[in-house]
Amino acid sequence: MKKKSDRLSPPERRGQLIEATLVCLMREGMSGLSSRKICAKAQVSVGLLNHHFASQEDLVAAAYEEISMRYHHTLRARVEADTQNQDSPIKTLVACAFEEGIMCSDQLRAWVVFWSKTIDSTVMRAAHDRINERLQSYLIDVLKQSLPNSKADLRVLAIEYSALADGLWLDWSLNGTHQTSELWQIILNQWLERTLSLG
Amino acid sequence: MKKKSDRLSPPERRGQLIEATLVCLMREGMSGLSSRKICAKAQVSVGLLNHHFASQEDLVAAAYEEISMRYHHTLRARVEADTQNQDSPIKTLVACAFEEGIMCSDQLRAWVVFWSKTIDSTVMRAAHDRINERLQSYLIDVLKQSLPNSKADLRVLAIEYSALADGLWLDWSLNGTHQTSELWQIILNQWLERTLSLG
DNA sequence: GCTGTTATTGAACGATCGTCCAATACTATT
DNA sequence: AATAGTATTGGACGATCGTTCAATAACAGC
Repeated sequence: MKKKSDRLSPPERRGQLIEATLVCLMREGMSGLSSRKICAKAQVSVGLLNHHFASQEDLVAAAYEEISMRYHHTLRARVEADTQNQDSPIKTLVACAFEEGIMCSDQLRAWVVFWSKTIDSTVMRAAHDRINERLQSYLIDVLKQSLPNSKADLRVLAIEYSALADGLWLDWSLNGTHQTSELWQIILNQWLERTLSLG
Repeated sequence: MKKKSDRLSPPERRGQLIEATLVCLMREGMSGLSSRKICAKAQVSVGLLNHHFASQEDLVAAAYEEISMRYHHTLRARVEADTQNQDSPIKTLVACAFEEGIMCSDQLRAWVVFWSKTIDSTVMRAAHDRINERLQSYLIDVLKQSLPNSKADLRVLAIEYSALADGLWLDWSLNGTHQTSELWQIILNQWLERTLSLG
C-alpha cells in the first residue's frame, strides 16, 4: 500500500501519538478519547498504540504531561519576552492569562478529561502531582521576583493565584454566552493590584 | 417475577432515576455514566430510562440541575442556621466551603462529567446557565447583606468568590496527598478578611 | 544477500454502549 | 368484569470500545 518509508523511531512515533491524542481530546473531549480515533488521526493502524504504550491510560498520562509542559513553556516564553516587567513577572502572567490559544474552550475539553482520569487512576495521579509541583514552584519563583520584600508565604500565594486563575478560566470557558474575557481579566487585575500593594 | 406493586408515578420514577444517576456518577465518574448501570442502581430495567426521559442526555441534565439545587439548598440552610453571622452571611459560606459532604472528591467525579457535557451539549449548556444564574444571584444577595456600604460591583465580587472557591476545591480534590483542607480554608479566610476590610 | 530484530498492520475477540420495541403487568374508569 | 391507558420489562440491534496477535514489511549488522 504505502510506498514511502513511514517507519519512525519509537520516540518519534510516541510523540506523534501524543500529539494526535491532544488533538482528539481538544476537538471532541471525552468522546475523542478512543484508541481508534487517535490512531486514525495519527494515520496509523490501531495495533500500534499498544506497541508503543502499555495501555491507553499510559498514552493519556503522557499527553497530560505534554499539554502541561506546553502550557508551562508558553508562560515562561511570555515572561522572558516581556521586557517591560522583568522585575515583576507576575504582571506578565496576569496579563496573558486569558490570551487566545492559552485559554480556549478546546483546551478545557482536554483538561476535563485529564481531571476525570486523575481522580481514580494512579498513573494519572502521579502525572498530575508532577505537573502541579512544576507549575507551583515556577509560580513561587515568579512571585519571589515580583515581591522581593514580602513576608507573605509565597507558596500559599501561589496556590491562591492558580486557584483563582483556574476558577476564572473554568467559569469563562463553561459560560454559554461567549463574551470577551474582559470582565474576567479585570478580576485578575484587581487581585494583582491588591497583592502588590500588600507586598 | 416481582409480586409487590413496584409501579411508581412518573415524577417519583424520574426522581429515582436522577438519584441513581448521581450515585453512579459520584462513585465511578465518567464510567458510571451508563444507562445500564444507572437502571441497575435504580433497580429498574433498561428500557424504562427512555420511557421517562427522551435520552440519556436529558437524564444527565436533570441530574445536573438536581445536584446544583442540593448544593444551593445546603448553602442556604447553613446560612440560616448560623445565628452568629446573620449580618454577614458571607462568613458562613466561607466557613463551610470545605465542609465534608459539600466538597468530597466523590462530588468532583460527578461535576467533571457535567462540565465535560456542558461544553458541547446545548441541553446541558442551558442547564448550566440556569444553575450559574441561580447561584450567582444568591451570592450577590449574600454579599449585599454582608457589605451594605460597599460601592464595589457585587456581581464582579460574586464571580471572583465563586471562581476562587471552585479553583481551590478543584485543586484540593485533585491533590493526591489528601491532606486536611486547612491550608485551602486559610486562603479563603484571607480573601474574606481583605474583602471585608475594603467594604 | 542473508538473518535477526522490530515497527507496523488489520482482522478478530469479547465486552459494553444507547436506543428501540413488542410483550406484559398493573391501574383506573366504566 | 371488561376495557383502555400506561408503566415496566428485557431481548434485540447496530455501533463502538480496548486489547490481542499472527502476519508482514522495513531496517541493521554481518
